[in-house]
Amino acid sequence: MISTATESTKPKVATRKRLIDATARLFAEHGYNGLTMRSVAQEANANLAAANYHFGSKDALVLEMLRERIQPINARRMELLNQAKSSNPEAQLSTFTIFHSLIHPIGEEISKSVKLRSTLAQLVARTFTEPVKFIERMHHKFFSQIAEIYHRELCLSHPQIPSKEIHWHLHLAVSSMLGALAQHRRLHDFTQGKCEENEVGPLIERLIHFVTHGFEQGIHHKFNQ
Amino acid sequence: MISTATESTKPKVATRKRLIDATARLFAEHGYNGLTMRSVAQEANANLAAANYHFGSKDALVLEMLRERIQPINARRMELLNQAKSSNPEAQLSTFTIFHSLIHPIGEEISKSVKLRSTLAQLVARTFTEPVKFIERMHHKFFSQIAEIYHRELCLSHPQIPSKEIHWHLHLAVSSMLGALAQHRRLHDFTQGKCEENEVGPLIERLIHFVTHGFEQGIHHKFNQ
DNA sequence: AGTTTTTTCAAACAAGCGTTTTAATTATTC
DNA sequence: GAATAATTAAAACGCTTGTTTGAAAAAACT
Repeated sequence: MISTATESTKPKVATRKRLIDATARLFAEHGYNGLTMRSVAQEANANLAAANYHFGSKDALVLEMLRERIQPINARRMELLNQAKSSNPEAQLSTFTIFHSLIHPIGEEISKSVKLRSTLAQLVARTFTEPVKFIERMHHKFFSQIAEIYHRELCLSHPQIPSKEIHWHLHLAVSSMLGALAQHRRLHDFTQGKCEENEVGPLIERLIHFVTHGFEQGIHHKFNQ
Repeated sequence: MISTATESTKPKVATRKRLIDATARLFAEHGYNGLTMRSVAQEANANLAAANYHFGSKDALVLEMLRERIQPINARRMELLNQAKSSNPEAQLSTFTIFHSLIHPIGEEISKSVKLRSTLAQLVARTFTEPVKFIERMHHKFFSQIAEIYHRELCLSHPQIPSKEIHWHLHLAVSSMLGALAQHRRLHDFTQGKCEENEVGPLIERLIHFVTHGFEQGIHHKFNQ
């Protein structure tokens, strides 16, 4: 059977987890096409056939890994958002509060992962540039719902702004977040050693303010058409 | 010989150009690993061995393609920047002017490419997420100099702001630009059909204001640490 | 215990990869 | 027009890929 009883019987049942972790590392570093079943097996100290046995195919393996990594972040986002709404049910949420709930959860996970020498930032960023069809479908499945929720919340907070303008600037805000995450590991090179990669907290804090101000000033700017 | 005389003799001398164009399309769509010499040959209506004959290797082919696509954009950036500086040699450049010179040139090229059903936005974005070593070196070579120039210019415009803070926020601005370009083709899906992909001009205009405001407000915000 | 299910392992499969080779074809030059 | 260089073309070269196979080992269950 697949994982009967208490699951915490012995360390040997961890093969599946080791495969997922290895997949996360290698996918983040080399992308979908650069990740091979052999490299996963080696990284996980498992046999070549193990991944196919546990997951059926390379596609299924990567999808399951992405699901396990992304779902907790989205859950935390909804948690923060609902928490802010329920603490003051009548009032509108501030732009800062909304973007804080969007960005802070992933910042937290990245902070953890940096301490563990992991690479969550690259992993998430990669899901947005990988061209493989099924990953695009996955992306749509995981993120389109979130995008809709945030668009609705921002419209409520800015009732005088056209929906399309909110769409455009939310797109810019999300793109900025993803770009910053994707480029994060280049921060050291980009700044010629002045900023260090492990300073995740300060960077996330600045990112939240950056998109908040960009969004607020942007939607109030009068664009000629 | 390689392209003697007038060059415009017959359409047949265009094999090399067809290979470059095909490489650009396929690299943008499938990334480095997803691009194969066979797919390039087919897309360019050329023989499999043609690319190796003209460029020597897959690496050299992709690097040459990137060089030809990116160099004109950087040249235009320097042109706009120097133009703004010389039109008022004593005064400081505004943040808007600086970011306009950074973003507008690539926006222009993307507008052209969208009209030609090309994919420059994805192409540039991909150079920032591809993990292949030599592409990272290329990136460093093409962009680190540009980054240094813009950092110096922003420091001159904001003499009271610490250099490190400028570094951080320039990093955010550049990341936003790249993220917006990378995500551009998802704009339609992301907004559920409300915004169209061919509206490049308005998006670029909003992007320039977005990063200008995010940068200006961000550097003046007092971060606790 | 014995039996059955689950998991591991080594080996092999066909398909696709970048590159090279050799010959045929085209263009250029004298 | 003959000779030389440049380009195209087809085939094959090792090598790596994802996946499958069948037997051995481990674990679970009655």
